Amino acid sequence: MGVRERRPVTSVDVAKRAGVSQSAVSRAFSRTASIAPGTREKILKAAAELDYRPNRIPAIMLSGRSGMVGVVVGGLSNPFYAGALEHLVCSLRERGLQVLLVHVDDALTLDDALEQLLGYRIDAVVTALAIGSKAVAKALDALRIPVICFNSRLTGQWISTVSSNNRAAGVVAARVLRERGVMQPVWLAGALRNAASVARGEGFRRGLGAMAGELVSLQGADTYESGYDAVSAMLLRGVRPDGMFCSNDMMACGAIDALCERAGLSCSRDVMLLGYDNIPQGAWRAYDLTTFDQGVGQLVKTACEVLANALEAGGEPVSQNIVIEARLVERGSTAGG
Amino acid sequence: MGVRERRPVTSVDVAKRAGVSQSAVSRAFSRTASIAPGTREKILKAAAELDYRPNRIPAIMLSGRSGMVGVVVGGLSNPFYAGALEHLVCSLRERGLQVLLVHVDDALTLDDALEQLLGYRIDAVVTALAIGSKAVAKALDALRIPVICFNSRLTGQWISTVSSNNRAAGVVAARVLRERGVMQPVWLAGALRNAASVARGEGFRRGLGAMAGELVSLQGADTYESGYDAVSAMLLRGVRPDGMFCSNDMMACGAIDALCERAGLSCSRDVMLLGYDNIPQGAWRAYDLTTFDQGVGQLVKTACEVLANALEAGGEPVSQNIVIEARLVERGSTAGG
DNA sequence: TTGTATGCGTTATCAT
DNA sequence: ATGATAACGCATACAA
Repeated sequence: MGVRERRPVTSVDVAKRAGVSQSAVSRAFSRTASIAPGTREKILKAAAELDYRPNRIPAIMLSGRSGMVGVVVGGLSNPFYAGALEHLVCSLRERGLQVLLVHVDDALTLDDALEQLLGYRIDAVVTALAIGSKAVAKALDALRIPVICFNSRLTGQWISTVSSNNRAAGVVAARVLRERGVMQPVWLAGALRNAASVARGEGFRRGLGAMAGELVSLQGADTYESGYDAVSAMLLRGVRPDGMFCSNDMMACGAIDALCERAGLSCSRDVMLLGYDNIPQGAWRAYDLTTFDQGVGQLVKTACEVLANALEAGGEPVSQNIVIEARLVERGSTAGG
Repeated sequence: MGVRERRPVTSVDVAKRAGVSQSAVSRAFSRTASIAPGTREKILKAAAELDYRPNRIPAIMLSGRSGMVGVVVGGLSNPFYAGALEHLVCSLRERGLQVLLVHVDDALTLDDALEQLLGYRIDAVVTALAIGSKAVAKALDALRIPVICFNSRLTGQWISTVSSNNRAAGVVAARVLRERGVMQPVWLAGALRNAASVARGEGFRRGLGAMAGELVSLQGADTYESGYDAVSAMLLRGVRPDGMFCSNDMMACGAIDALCERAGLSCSRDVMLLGYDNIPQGAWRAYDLTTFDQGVGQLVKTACEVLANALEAGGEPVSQNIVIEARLVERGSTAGG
């Protein structure tokens, strides 16, 4: 006698036990179909006894819609993205959508991953990739399903974006520093192809106005270490800032530690410093970081609404671009003194 | 004329274009089936022209296996779990498995989520839930598919676990503190139902030996804030520790900040302090935290091997329990002086 | 090697 | 309200 593979319970099994037709079972589990309460009761009882669970796979074949959304993430090591993912998963589930998660390092992995996801007939893609290129946009647009991007400049007829107003926040950061008498401002940029970082830097420079001539720009790469290293190098060059805007909180924490350890400079006694994202670690006492809150909750909620719109468009491409204002969260790193 | 829903390209479309049968197309995309190279060539060309992508859904119906693994996460706000998830997603994908992600707050959500995942005929479940109860174990075991848990004590004939040696690490932590002349040790526990935390505490107490009588135990909840609050309260009670072991790094960071801010105590000048998990933030200069590294890479790799075994068992329950030694990472918080 | 035919477990349509 | 039946797109056993 060979191994007996345990065959999952099907609607036919339930039908047999309840003494009804298979279609009756289907109707018993359907919201829309009409069925006599008694029959329904009987069927649910039989289903419970057999531990029957409706199989969604055939429904996918018939409808062509899987109820699954491909979610493509890059750096989960940034708590901002980890938090956003957590929110996203919950919000999508509330709308009856499942998350098929993919992690991507480079464009190569992306193509590969999308290929696989398409095999599962995902209904849409949501990406929180910080970095976007033309090639990525093209690959995503070619899927011919709705794509929602966070804080990205990707464009395409199937691509929608939900972003915080990065440029405006940059202007606000500059105003804060100017108002408090900063003389030597520094901008710590994120990765070169991070569109959000570029916009934040543009706003900052614009907001500085006449003072932009004094601006020192550092190149980071969105990580704590890159912030620490960039600031350390700057200090070695003899630059002594009294105000800084960092493209994200991770780099801001690195900057704070470098300022303190390498030059004994403290935020905010000596340097006014702002970050972006409002990650939990920024609120930790050791950093007490002033930052911009993108409102993850609202960002995700909006993305889900855009997604729902796109899914209801019935196969026609939808492209929306929504901008949300970031909120300044003032903490000790700009308290002055 | 109504909206024309764009029907995805099927193997029949490709067959028509290539002038072959539908089964030939299926074979052209199969690793195992035999097909003439020329025919294969012709079919792949037609497929490329039509932008055909094999649909995996029907194969799921036939085989009963979806190639999808349900991954259940709790606190992604803990960077340790975020990092583990990132590793897990990559490792599973290398084995051709997709990740269906679910976030769970409580047992209620869990039941609900598992219900939904089962509808997609997931092949297995991987959980990184810090907190497990009998009810959770029962719900998972009832799925009748392989379940892999990290750092958990859940048991069941379908449940396997991969854990670091929490108890042994606790003993090591105690030895470190004893060797360096600590007189007033403190244990900061994680959430009550966190099995890993309980084991770490047991090991610590045992490792303290005769000194266990002096031990002060604090109750935390796995978060930075809970660590900060617990230590603050302790300081108010007049306890002045010179050595601490915290059940995880998040709480350790909170503890360090509270020690400094509320009592001017510094790690390691005044207090020797150890955490657990080796999250990136522990290495940040402001904390410089001595901790235990669970080896996320190896933990995840092992979990995937266990998973692969279980999947190959062909419907028979598999239950393995694997323990991996954690590695002490010494940094400034135990440097002394 | 290749084509034909069958079945996977549902939902939707139709007739009763 | 209910039952019979046809799809959905692919993989496979079988026939050629």
